[in-house]
This record gives sequence, C-alpha cells and structure tokens, in this order.
Amino acid sequence: MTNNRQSIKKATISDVAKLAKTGKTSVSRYLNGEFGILSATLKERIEQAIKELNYRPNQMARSLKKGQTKLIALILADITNPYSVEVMKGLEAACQDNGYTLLVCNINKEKAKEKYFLQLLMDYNVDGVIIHALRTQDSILRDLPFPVVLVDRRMSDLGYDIVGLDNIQATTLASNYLIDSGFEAIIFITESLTGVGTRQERVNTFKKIVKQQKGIVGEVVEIEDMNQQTELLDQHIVSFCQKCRGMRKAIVTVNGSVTLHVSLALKRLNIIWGKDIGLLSFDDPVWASVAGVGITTLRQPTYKIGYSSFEMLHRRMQGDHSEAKEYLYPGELIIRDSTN
Amino acid sequence: MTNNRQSIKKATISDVAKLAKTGKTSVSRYLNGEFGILSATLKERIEQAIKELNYRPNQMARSLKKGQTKLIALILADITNPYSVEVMKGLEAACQDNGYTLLVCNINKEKAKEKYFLQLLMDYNVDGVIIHALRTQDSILRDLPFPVVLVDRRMSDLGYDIVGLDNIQATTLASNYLIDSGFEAIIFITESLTGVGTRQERVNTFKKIVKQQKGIVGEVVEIEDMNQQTELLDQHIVSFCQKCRGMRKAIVTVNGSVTLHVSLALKRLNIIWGKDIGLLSFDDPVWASVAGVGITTLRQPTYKIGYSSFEMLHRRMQGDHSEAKEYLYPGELIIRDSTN
DNA sequence: CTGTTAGCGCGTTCAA
DNA sequence: TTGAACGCGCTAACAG
Repeated sequence: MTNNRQSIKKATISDVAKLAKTGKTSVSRYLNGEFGILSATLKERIEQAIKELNYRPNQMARSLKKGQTKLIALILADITNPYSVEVMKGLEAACQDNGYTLLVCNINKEKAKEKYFLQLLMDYNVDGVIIHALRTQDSILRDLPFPVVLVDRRMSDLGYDIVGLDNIQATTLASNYLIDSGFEAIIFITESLTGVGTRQERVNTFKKIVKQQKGIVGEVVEIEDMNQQTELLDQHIVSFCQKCRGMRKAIVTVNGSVTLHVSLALKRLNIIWGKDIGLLSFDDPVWASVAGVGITTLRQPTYKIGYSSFEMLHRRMQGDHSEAKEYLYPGELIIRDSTN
Repeated sequence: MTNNRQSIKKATISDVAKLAKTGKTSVSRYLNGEFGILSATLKERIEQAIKELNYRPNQMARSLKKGQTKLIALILADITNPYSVEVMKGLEAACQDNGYTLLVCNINKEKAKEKYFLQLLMDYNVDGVIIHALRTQDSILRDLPFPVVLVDRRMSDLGYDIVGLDNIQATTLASNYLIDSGFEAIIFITESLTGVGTRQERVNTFKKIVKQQKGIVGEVVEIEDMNQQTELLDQHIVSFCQKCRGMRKAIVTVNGSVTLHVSLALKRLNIIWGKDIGLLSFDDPVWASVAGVGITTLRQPTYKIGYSSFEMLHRRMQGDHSEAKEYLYPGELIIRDSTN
C-alpha cells in the first residue's frame, strides 16, 4: 500500500456553487450563517451539495481575505517544564472553547529563537500571542502587530497585560508556614535572577519576611546554571548546614526544576528531607509525593492561569484598548512530610 | 499605555515593487532566491526597499498560492506525558532545521478531539501530520489529504510509516536483566491494552520470555483506568506478594505514568522498592533517581524518535510513494538501586 | 533580464 | 433574495 495520496482534491466553494446551481456568494453566506437572506430551497440545495462533496472551507483563503487567522500562539521558554505544560492545557481548552487553534512555540532556552518565532508569527498573521518566560529586551517586542499577554511578569513594562501567580501572597504563605512550623534557619535556593521577575519577587518577599522575624536566619543562594554547577550547589547546602548546626533547618526552592536539582544534591550528600532538613518547593511536580517522604509544595492554579490568559487576549483581539491589567491568582500550600 | 496597536500596517509585495520602481514579479523572484535572473542593480534596489519598509512576505498568501503551508502537525494523546514531550522536542528541532513550523494538537485523551483536530488540520492545509497515540478507528484516517507518520504503532495497519521503540528488543533486555539479577517472580503492570499496540507488544514479549524460563513466575495485570482504580491496583500488588512469598519479587511497569501510580501504591502499602521488591520502569522519568532509592528504567531514544519521524514525513511530503516502512530504535537500560 | 497577467479560495461590495 | 465582479498578497506562465 502506498502512502501520500494527494490525489484526493478538495472541493472549493465554486464546486459547491456549481453543484447547487447558484453563485459563490450564496454559499459564502450559508457558510457564515447568514440564513436570514437565504430562501429555504436554496439553503437546502447548498446543504446537500456541501455534504455530497464533503466540502470544508479553506482556512488559508479565509484568513487571507478576512485578515484574521483564528490562530493564536504560545511562546514558552522550555516545554520540558511541567508548569508550562499545565498552563498550556488551560490555554488550549480556552482556545477550543472559542474556536481558536493554538500554535506552540518552544524557545528551548535558546535566545536566538525568541526573535525567530516572533517573526514567524508575524509572517503567519496570528491573531494574538501569549508569552511565557521570554527574556529578550529586543526592540522587536515593542509595536508588535498583534495583542500580547504575558504569563508571569518577566520583563520591564511594555504595557502588556499580565497573568500569573500572586508571588507576594504565595511567598508569604510559604515562609510563614515554615516559621510557624518551628524552622529557624531557612535557605532559599534559586536559579538565575537576571531578567526573571517572578523569581525576583519571590526572593524579595522571602527576604523581607525573614528580616521581620527575630531569631530566624534567612539566606538566599542564586546559582546561574543548575545543570553545570552541581558542586557549587552541594557546597552551599553543606556550608548552610554547618553554619546553622543545632537549628531546625529548611530549604525553599524557587521552582520545580530547582527542586529536582536540590533533591539530587541532598541524595548525594546523604541528607534526608523530612528528617535532617525541611524542604518546600514552589510548583507542585507530579513526583512530589513519591520523592522520599514526600515534598511540601506551593501549588499554582496553572490551569486557571492558562485559561484566563486567553480571556485577556481575547478581549484585546476584539478591540479593547484600555489600560494594561494584571491578574494575579493565589497559590495553595500542599503539605507533605518534608516539613513536619 | 494602551495595548493592541494594529495600527502598524504591514507592507505588501506591491509596496516593495513600487518603492523599488519595478514589478511584483521581480520582487517575488528576489524573495525566492532566483538571483540568476536579476540584474545586480535591480537586486540592490529591491534589497533596499525591503529593508526600508521592513517587509516580510505574508505566509498565508504564499500558502494559498503554492498549495503548501510549511506547517506540520503533531497530534498526541496527552501532553502531560513527558515521553511525548521529549519526542516533541526532537521533532521541533527537525522542523526548524528544515523551515517548517510545528502545530501541536493535544487530544487530551478525549476521543472526540481526534476527529476535531484532523478536520482542523485539513482546513488549514498542513503539509503533513505526525500522529502519536491515536486510537480512533474512524474511517477518516484512511485517505487523508496529507502524508502521515505514526510514532509508536497504535492501530491496525493503515499503510503509514512507523517510528518508535523496538519493543521486542527493549522488553527482552529488561526481562533478561531481571532474571539474571535473580528475580524469581515478576509482575508486569499495564494500563488498558485495547488498541494500544505498543503496550501489547511489551506484554506479549514479556510473557514469551518468562514462559521460556523454568522456575520463573510471570504475571500480567491490566488495569483500565489507573486514576480511578487505585484499590484494585493495591489488591493486585498485595496478592502477588502473598502468592510469591519467599521468592525474590519484582514489578515491571509499562510506562512512566504507570510507574508513578505504582510508586504511590507501594508507598501506601509501605512496601519499599529496592528492599522488599524490585522495580523496573519503561520510560525514564526525570524523577526516577529521586524516588526512594532510585528506579531502574528502560530509556527510549525519544529525541531521535521525534527527529526521525520528521525525516520520514519529509520524504513523503516530497513525493516518495514507496512502501510504508518501520523504523525501530533500541532502548537502553538505566540501572539504579530499585533492582539491586 | 523584466513586467504584465491570471489565478489560488474566499468574502464583500454593488447592482439586479 | 440573488449573483457578478473585484481584490486579499502572492507566484507562475507568458510575453517582451
């Protein structure tokens, strides 16, 4: 059997018109639901012809004509990140609910691709774009020909709408929980902070809270590249443990990826979370409950974030030119045995 | 500051032609790299005009005219599955290397969406489609207007190319490893087998190997819905342990998702892998090394699978009508402490 | 080497 | 109520 049978030519609107013995215009009207101006019999004939030819309108032609493609795009830094995938699922649902198709663009952490995709999306005339975790400061980000919504604040203000976690609320919740649970020394471990507003907010809030509490030791460690600098990570953990000997210690990780790296480090160092040290993670990876005794996490309403980012975009696509807004959702603490 | 400034009208090929004082044809030739037929001065003028207007060709118009969109699509059952995401990354890289854009369609395990997406892709005239884990037996799958490549064999033979893991090699490798390591009773746990060729192949190979070995107890458990039937899973594990009391026991899980469920079950039952029972998982989830003592896995060459699925598709898109082929890649055993 | 012309499939005047 | 004709932005056939 042979593959690739382009032989099946698709019927066009003209074919339908011919078969229904009418003009393309009426068919077009039928397609667009303007039934008020169609006689019952014509409508019937067209219906019949469409079914017979198995006709489906060509979206490309339609897009060209109407100037809107019903395509929207999601640009994300790293599709390996489960958080991003969750957001994507919410977004996807919203798209389908509204007749839009989602184009997923994975930057894959390669800076060059940011521009590449933005250009591409302009070339394809997408109706709108949702950007998650973009870092470029390129001027291309100004005056884009389509509306943009940002998931998580990541760059200097460009006047775009923002949807994301309420980092202040979430960090406060997590920090206070640890303190109330009797932890006396807390180290906050993060990846590169440059250009990533989300992480900055978490770090800053953490610092502020710790400072307000007397007798609590708070420390922040920033490691540029977790994949490369494993020894550095190990060293920081070790020296933290030594410095705070005798105190109840805990680690907070800024996101799921860091949590994985820290878990690996603790295994290497033979430090057991839930027993030798506390552990609390932003994001709620699926494996959080099977990793050792389980890891306490701060879960984000990812699905909702994805879904409502579409809603904001949709408003813009329909011509809403009002001031840029921020929609921040609260996080939820999922308590497991790493912090008991 | 206001968002959504569609005000910036994009320049068209006519604008460029006018500014360069020439016809659209020459501009088009320039765009398509046919420099052999362009005088140096004209080329120069066009180049200048394009830069000045910041012109970029409209892909929609181009697609309409040429009948090819440079769009290909990936249809997958569940984007939450890390295996699928890995495949996607390979595919994505291949697309970019060849100037194609990838459309990701997530079925999300909702059967109705399979047809929906296939229709959609026809409407958008994509050049080709890669299908991962589709289950429909709908006639729509025959005579599609674009070439198709299947990742993992999942349905009755439709004459499409197939790329995936060599399940026989992989299962043999895994099973023999367990037997050689001294395990005497092995239970193979899988999700629903109906319509999923990949899982069937793994199960069948497992059965065959176990039967050949004297003194080895082999058992297969199929659980339809892992999310709903957690008690059932627990029961099966418990009864297996009772039945095979005194023997060295191991569990094999058919994929990463099942591994997660089984890990959770073992935690509930307070059975410790690597000590009370062996555990070996198809797929290699990122968390395999932080779950308890670590989980031995059978890693698939996911990236390569994704990349080469594009290559096969590409050949078809260029008109190769030869017989459908199968490309199967071997798996690799990653040994951790769950099977020592 | 270059420009004019005719569509690709569809939506939208405008006149009947 | 209906349909003919034009054009969206681009490429290709055909003349020059």
